[in-house]
Amino acid sequence: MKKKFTIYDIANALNITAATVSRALNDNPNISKATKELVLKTAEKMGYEQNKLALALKSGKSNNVGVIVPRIDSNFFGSVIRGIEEELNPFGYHVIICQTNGDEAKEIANIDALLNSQVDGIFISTSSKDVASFERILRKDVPLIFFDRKKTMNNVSSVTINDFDGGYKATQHLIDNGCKQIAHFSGDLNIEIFNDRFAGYKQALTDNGIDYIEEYVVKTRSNVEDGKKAVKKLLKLKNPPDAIFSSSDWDALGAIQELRTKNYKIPEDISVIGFSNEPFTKFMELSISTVDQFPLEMGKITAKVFLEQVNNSEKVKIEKKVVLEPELIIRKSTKKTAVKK
Amino acid sequence: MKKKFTIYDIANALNITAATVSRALNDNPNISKATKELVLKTAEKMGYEQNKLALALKSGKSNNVGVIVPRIDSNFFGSVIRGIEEELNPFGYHVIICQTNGDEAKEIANIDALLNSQVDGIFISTSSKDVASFERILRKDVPLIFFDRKKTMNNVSSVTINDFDGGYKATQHLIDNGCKQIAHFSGDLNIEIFNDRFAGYKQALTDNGIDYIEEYVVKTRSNVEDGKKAVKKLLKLKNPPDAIFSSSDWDALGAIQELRTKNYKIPEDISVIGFSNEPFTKFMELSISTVDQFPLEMGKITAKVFLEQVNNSEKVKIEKKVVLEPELIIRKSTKKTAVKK
DNA sequence: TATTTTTATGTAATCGATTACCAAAAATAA
DNA sequence: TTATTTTTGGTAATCGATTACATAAAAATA
Repeated sequence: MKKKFTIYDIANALNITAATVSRALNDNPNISKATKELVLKTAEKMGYEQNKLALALKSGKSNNVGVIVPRIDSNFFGSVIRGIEEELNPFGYHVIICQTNGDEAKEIANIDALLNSQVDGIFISTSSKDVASFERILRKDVPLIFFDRKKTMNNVSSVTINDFDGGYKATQHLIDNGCKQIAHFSGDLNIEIFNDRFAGYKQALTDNGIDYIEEYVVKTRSNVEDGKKAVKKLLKLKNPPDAIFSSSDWDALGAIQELRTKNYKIPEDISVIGFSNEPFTKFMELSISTVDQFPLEMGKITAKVFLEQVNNSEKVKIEKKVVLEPELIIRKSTKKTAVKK
Repeated sequence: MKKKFTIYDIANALNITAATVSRALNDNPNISKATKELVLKTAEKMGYEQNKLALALKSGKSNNVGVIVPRIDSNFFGSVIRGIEEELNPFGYHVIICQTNGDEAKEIANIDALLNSQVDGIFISTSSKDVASFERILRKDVPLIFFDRKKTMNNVSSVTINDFDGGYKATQHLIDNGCKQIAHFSGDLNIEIFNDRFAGYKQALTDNGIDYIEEYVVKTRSNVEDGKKAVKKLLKLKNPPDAIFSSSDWDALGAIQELRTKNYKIPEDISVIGFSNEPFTKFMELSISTVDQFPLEMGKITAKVFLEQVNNSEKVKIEKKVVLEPELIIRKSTKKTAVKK
């Protein structure tokens, strides 16, 4: 049960004041070499370590940032957070993570908690319909950055991928492969990313003179079970689709599993393409085509945008909207002539 | 550029003192109902929010815990962290994450930083050979809990799985399937988990009267490439193995990919079993047998052990060594008679 | 030697909240 | 009415560090 030492303990030991100790420890020029070395040596000997909490209170900078995500145990969010942490750590920032499980109330509670603990910035992949809590962040002058799942707001930076393009490219790829009856698994269309992917899908259809058929669009929730259910529903139509563009790899996986138990050939009978490039899509025997979102990059860029913002001394608010271009990854589930990737 | 309000602002506005405001805000009984309501209303109106930093400095409790892992973008660590966060969040704790990439220096730096920022506990999956930095944590009376990759230390709690049993079970399973020349991909044997898995492997061989052959053991680093290389090496032996127990799913995947390009039949020619139950092992066409480590559980238990520790008012140090039993998951890569799972 | 400048250190306020201790004011008892 | 108790709220210290300001001592200059 050792006590922790403070600069006052050092000061007492040396019969000087805490101010002098602080100066010695901080390379302040107004101090004699002798005293400085003495303090440094004593600090070392006593095992002194700076209390960052006191510093944070004094300076108003906690050197912590908060990251709010639906969940961390997905490859996508894990990679984004990895990128953020790697980029920010060298600058002395630490990352506090909060999970919402997609629950708006939990998101708001997390924002409150982060603000209370005086984080220097909040990065969020939002599940909220409302922007009220974000306005609270801005009112407190805490930098706010959206990544992936954003809300469109003035004076707020965001780092996203072009989900419209992703949806467009995936759909166009299916069309290029000769598919004409293309179904879509959409996520919750209240969330911008899913809405954008859906819009890209529709636009690609239109641009290719293909009619948009409402019953080809099934709402799913990014899990294997929903993918299976969705396929069952589609196969009951008088005119079942010859391709599926899923807004999530998990639904795509479920779809493929279901189709195989029913002896459909993929991609010959039905092509399937997912979204996100989760690791499993690559390793499956029937590898799944998908759209890469570059999560590690997204995290790093989010961190960089934040650093720019805090290092910006101007009064002018920086608003930076970074949009990454997604990349189509073609694998066996859509490639009618077998190919390795 | 709105300013943040403090209890002093509220006090000024009402012509009372900060002490009274604090009492009102904290349900202190020594205050009249009228004043209390007035303060509460004014606080609400001004948008007052408590500065947790000031509270933390005063109380010596930051309500943050630090979690140190090699990386967060793996399903295993992501799940552990998810478990920790879910369990601790209801108690007002936040999780600060640090990545080491397996680098000991970075691990030490992270420990220092976490101690300085006055975390209330440190949970670590260590990559260190040395225990010096852990002793520093203990000297400061900060609860320390190891999970998964531990160091054996007195007075320190840990939550791990029985890696010896995992290794034993996997090997025994291969033997039960008729395999007699069983190779092993070991990780870095300086890390306890890998050493234990290796020991379990050897013990299973011994118990079944099978000779341990040194050239069947290849050191790998948990990635696809190393798995491929290791297989190439093994196939060059005059007496190549008929089964592989890999200490990591990633190496197992690499092995399978390499074996298939060489037209080996799995599991008929060579059986392969991995370790960790990464999601991709389940979804592959040739699903991979593996050993589940229950990472979500591990995280939750780690959090619970921590809570017990901080809520323990006794002077006696709690030392709790929780060892989870791993579960063998048999899939196609080792099941000679085809089976669905 | 006297005066100015420089150097080194001390004093005290500050960041925002909590709380032990004390003192009016109000309520109750005599 | 006076004495006593209870209620309510103020005063000031505290957590640990930084820093503007003041000042004594030392060094430089006249």
